[in-house]
Amino acid sequence: MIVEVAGQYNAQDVEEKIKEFWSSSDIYAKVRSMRSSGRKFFFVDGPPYTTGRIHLGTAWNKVIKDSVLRYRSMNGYSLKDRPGWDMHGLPIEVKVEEYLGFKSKKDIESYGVERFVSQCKTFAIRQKDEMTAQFKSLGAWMDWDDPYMTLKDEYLEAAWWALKRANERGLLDRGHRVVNWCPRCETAIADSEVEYWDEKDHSIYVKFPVEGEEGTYIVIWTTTPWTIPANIAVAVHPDFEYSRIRAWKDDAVDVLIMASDLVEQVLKQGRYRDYELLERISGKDLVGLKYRHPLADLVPDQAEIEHGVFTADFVTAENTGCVHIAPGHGMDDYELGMANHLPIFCPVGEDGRYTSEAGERYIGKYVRDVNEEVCDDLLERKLLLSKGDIVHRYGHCWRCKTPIIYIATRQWFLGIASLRDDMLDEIGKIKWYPEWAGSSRFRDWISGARDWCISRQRYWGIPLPIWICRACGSLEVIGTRKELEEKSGSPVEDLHRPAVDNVHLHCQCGGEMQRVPDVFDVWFDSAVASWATLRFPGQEEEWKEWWPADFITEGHDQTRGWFYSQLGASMVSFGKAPYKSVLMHGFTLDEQGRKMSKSIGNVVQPEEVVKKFGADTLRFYVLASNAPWEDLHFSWDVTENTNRMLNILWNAYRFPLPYMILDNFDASRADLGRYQESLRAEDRWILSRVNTLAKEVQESMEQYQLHRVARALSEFILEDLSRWYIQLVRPRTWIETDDPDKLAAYATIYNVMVTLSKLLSPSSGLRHPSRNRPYSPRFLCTSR
RNA sequence: GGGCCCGUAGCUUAGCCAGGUUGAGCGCACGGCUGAUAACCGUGAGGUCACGCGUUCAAAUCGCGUCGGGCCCA
Repeated sequence: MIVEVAGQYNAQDVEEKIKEFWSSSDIYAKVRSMRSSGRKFFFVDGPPYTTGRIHLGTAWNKVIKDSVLRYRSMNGYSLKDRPGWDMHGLPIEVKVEEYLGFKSKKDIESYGVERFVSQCKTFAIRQKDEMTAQFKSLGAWMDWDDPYMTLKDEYLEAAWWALKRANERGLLDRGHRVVNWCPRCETAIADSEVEYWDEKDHSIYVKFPVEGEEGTYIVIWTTTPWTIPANIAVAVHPDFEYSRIRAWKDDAVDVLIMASDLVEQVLKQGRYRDYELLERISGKDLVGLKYRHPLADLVPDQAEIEHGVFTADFVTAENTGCVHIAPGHGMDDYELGMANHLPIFCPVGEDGRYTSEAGERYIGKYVRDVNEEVCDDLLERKLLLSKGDIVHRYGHCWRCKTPIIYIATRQWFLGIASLRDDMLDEIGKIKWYPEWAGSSRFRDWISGARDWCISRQRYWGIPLPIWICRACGSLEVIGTRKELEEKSGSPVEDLHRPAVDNVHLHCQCGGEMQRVPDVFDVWFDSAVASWATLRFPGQEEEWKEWWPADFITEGHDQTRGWFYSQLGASMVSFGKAPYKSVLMHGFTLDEQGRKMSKSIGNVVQPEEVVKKFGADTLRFYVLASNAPWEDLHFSWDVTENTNRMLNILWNAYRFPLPYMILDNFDASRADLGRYQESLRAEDRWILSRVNTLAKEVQESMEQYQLHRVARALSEFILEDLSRWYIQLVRPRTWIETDDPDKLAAYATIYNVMVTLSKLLSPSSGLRHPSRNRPYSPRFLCTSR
């Protein structure tokens, strides 16, 4: 039956009615089950972190996903479309800490880990519920009633199982390594959790006294005076030329060693008046030179350690060309130290304060506070050549914004670096949209793959399922809850901390095994999503049927994030990539192409757009605006324009309704076969156009050229339908009798609208005519 | 400092891969319809195709470099 619709398009009204229809008739479930025998299409949702609010970027992300899924469903595919939620980790811990007014880990311990963890859980679930409602309001069809959640025990098992596999394959390693460390959160953090911005720091040149040559010094430069107490060596470039010079200033004469090209500049820094060249030496030939630690009298251990010069390729021709090496405080430094069997001296504790190893003068002091004191101590010993300031990019903890430090600690690692070549092979088999996302960007990133530090010294996360015997030190990695219960001999009520900390295993040696206290890096949570979505290892059948994923899509920041973490975890667990095709999408920026930030005040919330124009306008706008892989420059003007375009569609659809109703025209009389003789040229033309449009939509959709889909639709609606066809056909609708000329026009409009509504469905799921049941509700469920 | 992507009218963009008079929408100006009317339709003005160099008979399109923006890395 054909019914008339409101004269004015009211997005709130129409969308509300459609959502009501969807829920009262359980349309989502019906559609999915209708397709259950179709070819399988396994989509894995990159889980948004439960921050409580979606932003324009997450809205765009879900709209892309929804339109791809709708399209697949309409083409007969059986879908796996569980949405996911990333619910563990430092962001929530920090929020809860703030809420409870905590300053450090000690506060958490005294509050009680169990209470703290349960607060985190409550918080995460509440945020998830709020965000679910926001995603639903965008008209996104996913299995919202049964999402995967990283905090569920079945999900924890997926991570445990992966770690067990890693251990079986010899890819789990406990190592003493230098990591990014947040002294406030007192935990290691991943490279991807480090945020860089400009920071003012010291810039000092220090003279290291050469052994056996009184008055001779190697000159180094550093921005972190606090690492000087941990200095072990100096690195020079093997191919650079260095000079030994004698330099004069008012009160002293020094013999200095540094890169030849940098002499003038360094002497200027040290306010030397003049100098003479004594010798030119290649970097290689400096090797073997020994020096005394500048603060050997303050740091007792340093008096015992031999300090020398080594070559390294990472040395650049900047500052002095001689690099201060503290293997306990730098990645390169550490590697150089390991390669040359140097002591890994790290006199700094987890709280960022010096330990007793640093000597009485520094013990207990916070490292960054000690910079000034180290400079004074060097000056007192006449070893500070110059001191100034530098503004440079420095890393900070992404959550609490504390400047990070590098310290050597014992952590757990996944041996990803050894899988580098296999990963490169695998990504060649993946279909990338656009092609360069894989062949250039991701390939580059994988080529630099390093071992993955997966341990964090925190509370709200997946506990590492590693138990170590107190007596003999042997190690056991547990893969599932069942296995843990069997081996411990008691039921385990929760796989989170602290419950799991109290579970002990019996070692073969007779000793008691205890879990290592760490939790997983939160990136490891989402890394196992492809099988956790299928409830593996709990349910193996599903995994066999569906895995690996047919399609994933996320923003380009996920190159180093989820695209990578998933690949790494899957290579470790299964030796192959967990996804077959990837659409990399862009970022949402403001109209000028700047990042949206609270400080600039240019943030646009998706609900603002929905409130003003409705979800369909937002959907259509973000899809049509630009190619998915390019950054979207949000513009209110263009959004309004999109809305106008959809309004023209509404008007075009609405225009013939009163006439059709008067004439009792409905679906039963819309068969075009009955009007072959009466179809005019413009009728045949618009029917041909809409079929061509279908072909264009299909072809662009297959290539994930979502912007071409939307633009082709918009072009058709404005140009062909509104400007040409409707203008031409108007007089025919005014004919008062049952004239075949009029009926042919009705039938044409009817058929064009039906096809158009199907073509629009993936892009703007809420608005198009068939969803408002103008012609027939059956189109909701039928495929094209 | 390195990798990848982007830079076409005031704004948003098509064209670039396969070189051969830059095409559109918004906005602006003017006009039409008055049975889609707090709609719709038509006409017009507006562009050193970021900049420089090169390849070519010919470059928005290919190459090199510079500048600006984004993401990622150091």
